[in-house]
Amino acid sequence: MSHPHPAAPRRATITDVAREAGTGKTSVSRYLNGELSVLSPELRARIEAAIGRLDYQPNQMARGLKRGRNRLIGMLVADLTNPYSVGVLQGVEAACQALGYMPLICHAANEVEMERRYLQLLSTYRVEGVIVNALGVREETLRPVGDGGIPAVLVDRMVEGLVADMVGLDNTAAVELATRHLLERGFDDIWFVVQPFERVSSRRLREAAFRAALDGQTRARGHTVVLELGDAAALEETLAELDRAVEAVFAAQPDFPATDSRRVALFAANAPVALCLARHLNARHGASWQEHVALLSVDDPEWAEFAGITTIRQPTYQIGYRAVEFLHERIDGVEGAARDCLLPGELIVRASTSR
Amino acid sequence: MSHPHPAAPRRATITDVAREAGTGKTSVSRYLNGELSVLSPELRARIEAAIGRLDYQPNQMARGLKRGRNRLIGMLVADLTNPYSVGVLQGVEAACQALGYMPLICHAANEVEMERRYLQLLSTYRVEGVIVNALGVREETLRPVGDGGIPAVLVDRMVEGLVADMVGLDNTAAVELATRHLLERGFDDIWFVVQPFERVSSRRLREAAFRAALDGQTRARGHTVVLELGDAAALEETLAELDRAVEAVFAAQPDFPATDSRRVALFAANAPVALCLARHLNARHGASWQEHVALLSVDDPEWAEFAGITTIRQPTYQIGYRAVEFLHERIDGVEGAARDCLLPGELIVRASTSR
DNA sequence: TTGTAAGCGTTATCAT
DNA sequence: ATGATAACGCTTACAA
Repeated sequence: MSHPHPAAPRRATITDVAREAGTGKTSVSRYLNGELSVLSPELRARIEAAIGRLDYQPNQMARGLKRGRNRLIGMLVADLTNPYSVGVLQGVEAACQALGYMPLICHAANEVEMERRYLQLLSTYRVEGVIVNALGVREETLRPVGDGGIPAVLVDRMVEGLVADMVGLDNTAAVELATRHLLERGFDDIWFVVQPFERVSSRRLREAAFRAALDGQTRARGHTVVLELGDAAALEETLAELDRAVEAVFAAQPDFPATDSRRVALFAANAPVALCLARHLNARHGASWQEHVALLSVDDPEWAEFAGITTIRQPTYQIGYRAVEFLHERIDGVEGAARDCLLPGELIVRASTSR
Repeated sequence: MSHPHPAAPRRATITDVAREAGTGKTSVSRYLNGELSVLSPELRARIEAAIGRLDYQPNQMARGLKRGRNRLIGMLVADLTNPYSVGVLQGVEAACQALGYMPLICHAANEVEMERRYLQLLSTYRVEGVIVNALGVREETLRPVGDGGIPAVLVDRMVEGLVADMVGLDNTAAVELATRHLLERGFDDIWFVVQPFERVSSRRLREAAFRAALDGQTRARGHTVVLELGDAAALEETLAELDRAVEAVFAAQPDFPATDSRRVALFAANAPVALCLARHLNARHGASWQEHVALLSVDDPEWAEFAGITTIRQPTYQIGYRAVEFLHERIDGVEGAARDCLLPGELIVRASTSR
């Protein structure tokens, strides 16, 4: 039986290569850093051969220590089960590749304590910058970051008291777009369903935009409902409230369940909320729940298409890509006021809001 | 306007702390490493104060360089959009936390070239081990890893020619369980739908188990269909083939669409396949597609519950956790033959396979 | 109990 | 064109 990991015969170092090539470390270092012009073709060939023979790979840690930079950036993700995060991540990865960074992905899994831990860890590993999809808003836990600390770029939401660039959806325009769509389609009872929003800027903006969009007209009525995904009891209660509202409208309609008599729409502020609502509606009304209520959501998770719900798709890839570009500039020493980059959402109309 | 990142005033080093505390670096180092017994309370207090005053954080890179280990492990994920991966990741993170490792998460996004790049990168950063959810099977791209290289643990699938521990689902038992369920429910035409499986061990095992499970009986007929998710034309063709098969059975049934007359079941080998099928069926038959065909899937993505499809849930968290434990042992120098850890799947029965 | 000095694997400085 | 040599920030003999 072979041993999967026999006593590893210590990796070759630059010194080994120098000896093997019969030269000094300096020349090898020059070779590694592409300063080919100052190397005789002959020596260059010897070094190349030695590297091949020893299977030498330069130690990035040592490089980083000496150079004072390691091309590492941190990416702190609040919740990887949210497809939004994965989308952003892909943009981040692409940009890192293009700009020569290595992203260290950290997943806080919705735990503030994790967020703190990872931020601390990234700091001790001397990452050159961080992209933060923050959980909460407590400035304290983000202290090592931003103004005066590690360069940082925020994604999706701002953090109170933290001066930093930020990239995200143009929430106001997106929600306006979606609400107009619902009004055009003739829904006259619209429930905006959102997680507690006081402390999360993106949610706050979406809710405000929803109310603002309804202010300009009188035909439809708008309501905001707060959904506590983490609290089973509160959740139950809120869903029951929504059910009552939906059914009250039905009671007033003689021709139920004709498709074009629907008048109630639920507007989910993000994918987790949409999933929760879809689950509930499906459990309560069966597969044909869409005959009872319309559902629209910010975020366009993979299941939205097959569930046939209308969504506002966020440009997640671009958000991630842009965030890295911002960060790159800051790392390069660009100074100046914090910048915001708001990218537009795209309305994807599906069966759930058609009549 | 404030500058988000003013010229950072160089982070404090251990030397700075030593000077500030009026002592030598050694004592500070001892303090940092918890060798409190050899420090006079008085000195200890001075160091503590100095650290606080300078907001000192030890540089992990330098530590790692000197110590020869940096507590970093790599986690190479083939596809983060697959909820399976996110599940595994959460187990990995928990175990890392418990065992004192910092996971570097790398996302190959289904690109072999990315996989190669990241593996190379992890190697140059001198991670102490890697957990690999490999994409393909080409031994070449995994060369720096495993036998003789960096300690490695495989997740979900093996890699031909690579001797390493591996953790994953007990595919044979899981598929057997699911197939028996379908047989018990009286389906007599079962289509196992899977991505190209020759080169991916987990898919191969699932397909083989499916055929084996049908071998023991004669009532139901089993078919294996290969779905090429990446190739639109081939995909179309395959879906059409499935449609014909499903409808041929219907044609032979006079009492369509009475629910309990269904006799065809689709068995998706994983979540991406299941999503593709659900999308297609929904587009073709509308929201009530479940009256036409049954659907069962390995993997239990978040949308499975609300779509009401029966699944085999993989113990993703445990898989990730166990993988880190294995790796930890190897890093600690445990030798011996490569081990396999096969964890059981759980059958979650939902509406899609009820009668 | 405390401190000095060597060295981890690089790169930068300065000679040659 | 090439190569000693001194850092980078830390740990660890080895002294004192």
